[in-house]
Amino acid sequence: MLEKKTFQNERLTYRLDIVAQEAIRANDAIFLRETGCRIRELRVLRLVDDSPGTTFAEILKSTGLERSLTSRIIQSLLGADLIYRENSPEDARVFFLQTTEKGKQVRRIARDLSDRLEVILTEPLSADEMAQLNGLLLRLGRWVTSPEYKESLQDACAK
Amino acid sequence: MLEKKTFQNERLTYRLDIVAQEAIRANDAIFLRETGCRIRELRVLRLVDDSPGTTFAEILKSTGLERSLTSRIIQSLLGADLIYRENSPEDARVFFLQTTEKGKQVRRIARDLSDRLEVILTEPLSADEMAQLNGLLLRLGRWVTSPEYKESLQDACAK
DNA sequence: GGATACTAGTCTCAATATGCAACCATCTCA
DNA sequence: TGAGATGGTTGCATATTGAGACTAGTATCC
Repeated sequence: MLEKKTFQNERLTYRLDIVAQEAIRANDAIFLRETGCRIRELRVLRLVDDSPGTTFAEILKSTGLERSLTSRIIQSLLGADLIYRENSPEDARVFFLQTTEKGKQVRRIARDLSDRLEVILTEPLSADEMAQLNGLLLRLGRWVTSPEYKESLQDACAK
Repeated sequence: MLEKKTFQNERLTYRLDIVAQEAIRANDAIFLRETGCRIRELRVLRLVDDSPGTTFAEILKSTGLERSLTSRIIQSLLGADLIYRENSPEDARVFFLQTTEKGKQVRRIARDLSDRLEVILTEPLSADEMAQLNGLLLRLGRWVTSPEYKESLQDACAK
């Protein structure tokens, strides 16, 4: 689990991997313990809480997760009584999602926890550096999720 | 798969996750196609190539992977004829690992590919920004793999 | 009033990944 | 010689995941 090596001369992806892996794995376990939910579930919970009445299809779209996975996450939130659903009057296939009281509460807990964890994670960085990092990651994030990026990858390998 | 949302006001961990996830997933598939190996296997291959005669135990230590996983990776590299082993004359439990010619070749291919992929990944960043990012990630990487980090997490949740 | 095609959402199944722990072989040291 | 450590492998049980079949409801078109 521990990386002894300096990874001084490593690749960006490698460093990213280390940080993401380590931070997320640790956080996920903590969230699970404190809220009973995994990070991904909390993310969907937040989505529902932010746009009450949202639907499966919308969540699918905005998270970019797989259909079956999304379905399972929603099932799990339903099962934990964090959200509930009501049928759409117009379309019986569709249901609208809302957070329960318990769901709202868990969401708050998760947010506080998330705040605290983020502070810990960024302890070695100054506010300025933190802003820099956020900006850089934001741009990289946009880039790697863009179709142009995928295209560039194709090209690089085709040749 | 695609993230439509801006993730403007998201957490650092989330951004990290997006970038790492996306970049690594994409790269891994490409490495597999071009070299027949996953990134992790290539990493071990590189270790072996860099310190010929290294052992299972050393690799275990420097990668920080699980014993069984490490064993399987080595098996797989052996099976693909990228490395070979010879028994230690001093200790019959130990074997020394070396890269085969094919292994060296694959390593070179992987390095070139890795170079190209990194260029693509960092396309939106200037050289300066790239250096910044690397520095920041390096420090974060050290931090999140340190025992102090884990300790801080414990503390934060205990209270 | 079908027939057809489409969408929303669920579920099953099979593949893969992963960690744990038992295990064998060998070595060390007393 | 025996107890315990070390090197390395393997079996097993479990979690994760995506693909695609499937149900149910809707829309369209004749």
